Amino acid sequence: MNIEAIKEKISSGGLKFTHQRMVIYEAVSTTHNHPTAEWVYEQIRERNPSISLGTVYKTLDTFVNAKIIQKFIDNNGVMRFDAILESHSHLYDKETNEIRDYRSEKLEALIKDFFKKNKIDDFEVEDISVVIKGHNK
Amino acid sequence: MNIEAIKEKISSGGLKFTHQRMVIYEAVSTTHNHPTAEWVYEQIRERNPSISLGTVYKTLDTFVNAKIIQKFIDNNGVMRFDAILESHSHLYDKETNEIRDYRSEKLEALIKDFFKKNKIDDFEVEDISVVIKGHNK
DNA sequence: ATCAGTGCAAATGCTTTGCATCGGT
DNA sequence: ACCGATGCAAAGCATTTGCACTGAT
Repeated sequence: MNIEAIKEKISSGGLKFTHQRMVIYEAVSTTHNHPTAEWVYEQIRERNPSISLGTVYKTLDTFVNAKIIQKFIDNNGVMRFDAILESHSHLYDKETNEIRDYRSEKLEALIKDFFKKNKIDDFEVEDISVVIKGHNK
Repeated sequence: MNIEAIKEKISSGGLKFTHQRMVIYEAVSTTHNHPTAEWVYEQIRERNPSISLGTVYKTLDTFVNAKIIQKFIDNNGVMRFDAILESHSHLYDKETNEIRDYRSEKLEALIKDFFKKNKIDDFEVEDISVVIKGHNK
C-alpha cells in the first residue's frame, strides 16, 4: 500500500492526514501479526523518534472509531489491532501467545446459516467470531 | 450446592479447605453472571468484612489452576470467572457490556464436526468457542 | 487563524507481588 | 508444628487523561 492509498484510507474516515497517522496506519496494515500499541510504537520509533506512546494509543483509537481498523482484546487482556476489517477467526497458541488469522468462508457461512435458522430471543446479533485455542505443532 | 458439596469440590482440586475459599467458590458458582474479582469481593464482604481483594484474586487464580472454575477476558480487558466448565459461547451486549451464556448443542456439534473435517495445518485445536457480539432488544 | 492533533507526564484501573501473620492438616 | 493461605500495602503494567504546544486545512 503506497502513501497515496494510505492517505485515501485515512481521509475516507473523515480524518485529517498527518505524518503520525500515516506511519501508524502503515505499521498496522503491513504486518500479519496482531500488533499491540507498544509494538506499533517500537516499530515507528525507529524512523520517527519523537512520536509518543500516548499518540499511538489515541490514533489507534481514532482509527477504530473511524472503522478503518479493528481492535480486540487478547487472552492477557492486551489490546490488539488489525487492519483486516472482514470478520474472521483467530487461532490462539496457549503456549506462545501467538495469534494467527483463520479465515474460512465455509465456516463463516456455516455459522451465519446457523444463526439465520436459530434466532436468539431478545438479542440482535451483529458480529460472530470463533476463538480457537490450542497450540502450534 | 451445600457446604459439603463445595468442600468436596475444593478438596477435589487438591486444595486446602478454608472459609474464604468456601465463600468465594459459593459466590462464583451461584451466579449466572460472569463475575469479576471485584464483584465477588463485594458480594462476600457483606458476610465476611475482613476478606481482602488480593485474597479474592489469589483464590480465583488458584481455582483456575486447579481447574474447578474457568476464566476469560471480557471486551474491556477485565477478568471474568465462570463455574461452568463445559465449553459454551457468550453473547456480548455492546451497549450494556452484559455477558450472557449461549449454549447450543447443535452449534457445538456443527463446529466440532467442521474442524474434524477441516484440520488446520500445524495447529492442534484444544478448545473452540464462539463470541457473539450485538445487543439486547 | 482555527481547531484538531500531538507530546509529555501524571493519573487511573485492574491485577500481581512481597511479606508478616494466621490457620488447616 | 509445618507450610500453605490470608491480609494489607506497595508495585506493576497497559491504557487514559489533561493540558500546553504544534501543525494541517
